Amino acid sequence: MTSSPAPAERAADLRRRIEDANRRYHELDAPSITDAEYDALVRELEALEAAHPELAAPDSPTRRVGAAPSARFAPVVHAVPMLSLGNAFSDEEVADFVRRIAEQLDRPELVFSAEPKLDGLAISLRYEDGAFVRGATRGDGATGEDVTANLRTIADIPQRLAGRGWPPVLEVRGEVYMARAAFERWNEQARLHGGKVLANPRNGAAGSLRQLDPQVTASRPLSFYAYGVGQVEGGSLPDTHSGTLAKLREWGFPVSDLVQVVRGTDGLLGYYRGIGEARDGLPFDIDGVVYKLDDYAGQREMGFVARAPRWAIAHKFPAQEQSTTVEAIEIQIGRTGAATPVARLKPVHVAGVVVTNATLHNADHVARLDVRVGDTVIVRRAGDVIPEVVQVVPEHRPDGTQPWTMPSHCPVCGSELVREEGAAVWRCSGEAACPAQLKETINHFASRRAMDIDGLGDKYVETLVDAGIIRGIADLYGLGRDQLLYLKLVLDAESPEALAGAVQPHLQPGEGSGAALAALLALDGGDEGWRTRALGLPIAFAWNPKKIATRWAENLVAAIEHSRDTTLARFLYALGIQHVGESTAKALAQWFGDLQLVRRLPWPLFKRVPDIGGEVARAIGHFLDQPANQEVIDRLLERGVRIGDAHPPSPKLREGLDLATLLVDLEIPKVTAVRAAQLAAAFADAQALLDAPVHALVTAGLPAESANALVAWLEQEANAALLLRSAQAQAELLALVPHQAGQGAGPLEGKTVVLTGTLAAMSRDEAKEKLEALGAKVAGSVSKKTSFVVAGEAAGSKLAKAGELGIEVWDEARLQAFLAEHA
DNA sequence: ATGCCTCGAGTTCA
DNA sequence: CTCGAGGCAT
Repeated sequence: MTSSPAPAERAADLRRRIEDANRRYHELDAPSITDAEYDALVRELEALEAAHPELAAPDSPTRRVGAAPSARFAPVVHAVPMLSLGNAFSDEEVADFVRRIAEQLDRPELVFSAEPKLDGLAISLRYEDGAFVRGATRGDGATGEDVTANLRTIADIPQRLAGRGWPPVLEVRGEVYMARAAFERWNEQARLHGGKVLANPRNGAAGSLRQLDPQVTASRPLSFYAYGVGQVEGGSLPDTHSGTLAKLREWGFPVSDLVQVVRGTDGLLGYYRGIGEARDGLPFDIDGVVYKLDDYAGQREMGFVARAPRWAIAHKFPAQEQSTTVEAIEIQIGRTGAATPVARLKPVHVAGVVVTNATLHNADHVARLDVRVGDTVIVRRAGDVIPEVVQVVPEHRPDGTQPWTMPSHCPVCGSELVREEGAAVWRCSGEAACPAQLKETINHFASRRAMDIDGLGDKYVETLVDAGIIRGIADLYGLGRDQLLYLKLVLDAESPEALAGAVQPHLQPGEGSGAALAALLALDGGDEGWRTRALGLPIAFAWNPKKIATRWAENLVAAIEHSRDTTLARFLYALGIQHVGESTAKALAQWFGDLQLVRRLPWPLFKRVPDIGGEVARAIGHFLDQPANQEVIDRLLERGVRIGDAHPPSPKLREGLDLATLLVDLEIPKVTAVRAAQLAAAFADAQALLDAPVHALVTAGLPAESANALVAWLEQEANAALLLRSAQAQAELLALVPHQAGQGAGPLEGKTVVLTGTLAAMSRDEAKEKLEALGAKVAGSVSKKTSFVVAGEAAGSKLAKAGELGIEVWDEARLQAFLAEHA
């Protein structure tokens, strides 16, 4: 039973939490809750106090702006208090704000100055006779801290006012912030050379200003924007806010270019949307925009409420960060068996979507963050889309939690989880026997870039595997329409158990899904019966289930049929061999040309392909050495998978089909390229080497150490067999490799191209194919090796990087022209 | 050995 | 998209 607590209790609770947050925020620079949550608490308290005036204590946090300053810096009493702003989160609230002012001032149209609200630290700068004499933080609004020495290190802040006409006493208010790029650069350096890694630009700015040693502040990349004035004496200012900003600019202060004068609610909201769209591209973080009534006369007339002016308001963006609690930490098993911890979160809105999951990457990451079940964590959706856990809020940790540890066994199949030496990931040792891995293997096999079986989604794979209909990828090609139909009907039922239960009595023990389908269709007789079987069936389903499901099943059968025709590269990729992605699969296909050849090659020969080294070669060999995998390939071929692009091996293979190269590729301890060459010169072939007595090796010129290592290596039967097998495979290859060099090079031979942004006329994949057809290599990231970058609409960081490195950039038109010319 | 440069693998949500 | 790690050039 939960009932809302009495208002008095709730108010006390809110006050306690707000005070606590204030203290952490201001004194420790370590926020315990996000700004959004803080705002929510304050608003709730305000509402409560408004509804129950008897609860409005004079010392309520709603009457004050922040916590008392810490003792480290001298206090500075602000001659004009630095107030905070009321917040608006919706268009509605902005309209209310405008209406209030319009009514009170009795004006038909209002003019506002609108500006971005930087996520930094508010400060006040005092100038006397044009000289910067003191700077202070906001503190609690009435009293701040003297951070003059630190502020003097910021280049944006003038030591003397420029221009003329400034008042003899002038306090300038503004925001100290850290630009994103500067923040990133700082952290990069800090990580590299040791130094304080900053949590985010805002904390970076705040922390930097509160250094006792100004040298430290000087080293931090801080910036400043002016947005207003405090005390002004002995002179005068323009009579509008925008006019004052223009003056401040003249006097040497940076003022944001984004400040605009706008009219009425529509003007404000238009400005808000414009800044919102530009937000990600801005060089600094902002958490909203601020609207100020532009003319001072109007401001004076509106006056203040307890903690904020009534002539200004902050219109906040939806929060990018939110806190929530970790309900569980579960393990997901990937295709390769990688065990990834995932935080199951209490659903929370972050930047427009509801987040319920966030990856924790691996055990080390969990340990670094010390995330525990029950913890309150701060979740962020960074520049991209993927939510991440930023940090734990330790003060909200419930009692009795334990540090999280990786389970010892796979939660899906119960096999042991193992970790390779030095690796970060734990893997399930169950391999194909693990249903999770099998499902992912099948998903991968069917994926668009692999065999491209359209219509076989995760859900269906899940059910097919769970039902035991599919035990391996080859089973996909044995699927019949009726099996799929049954599957679909069960899946679509609201209560599959009920449906299965209804079918069960009609089945003989051991009967398969075909019989199940027949039983199902026979229930209640024909299509009409479905309607009466409301039990477990959704309404849409009661309408014409059989027809819809049948069409789905037939489409899927057709898609499977369609996927039978494929290429070697796709097929190799689809097999899901560790370390063999698209690019490696393509290389294998290009160099060897034929599946039957590839599948019997011993691992050292894969190293002949550029970009394939020992690790990847061994992974391919390991896959092929397993009889079960060879059987899968056989079955796929038997069941009609056709590889359409078989061709002879690349002539480029010819170099290196000799004993010396083989000996190097075998990675025999102490046998370097030099030793391998000596051995190859001394022995006619691998068999001769194998038969050689130890002294013959020494005679060949090998130092004793190498000779002994080689003998020891050859004594292992498996090694000797591998040597012979490899030599034999080399001989075979030699016979297959055509003599003359291949066809003429394409116009883009040897060029590396990077695609970025959205192309209008074709997809990125199409562009990639076309470029590759002309001999280009299409890479994913820009480096100095990149020949040129093709930039479509909304190109981002890759285009920027190209600019940095001075790399040629093509627009889409140029690409089109080039493709047309060389088609 | 060291430091790029790529590739592979994993992930979220509408 | 980002991170980790494999491959390769220096």
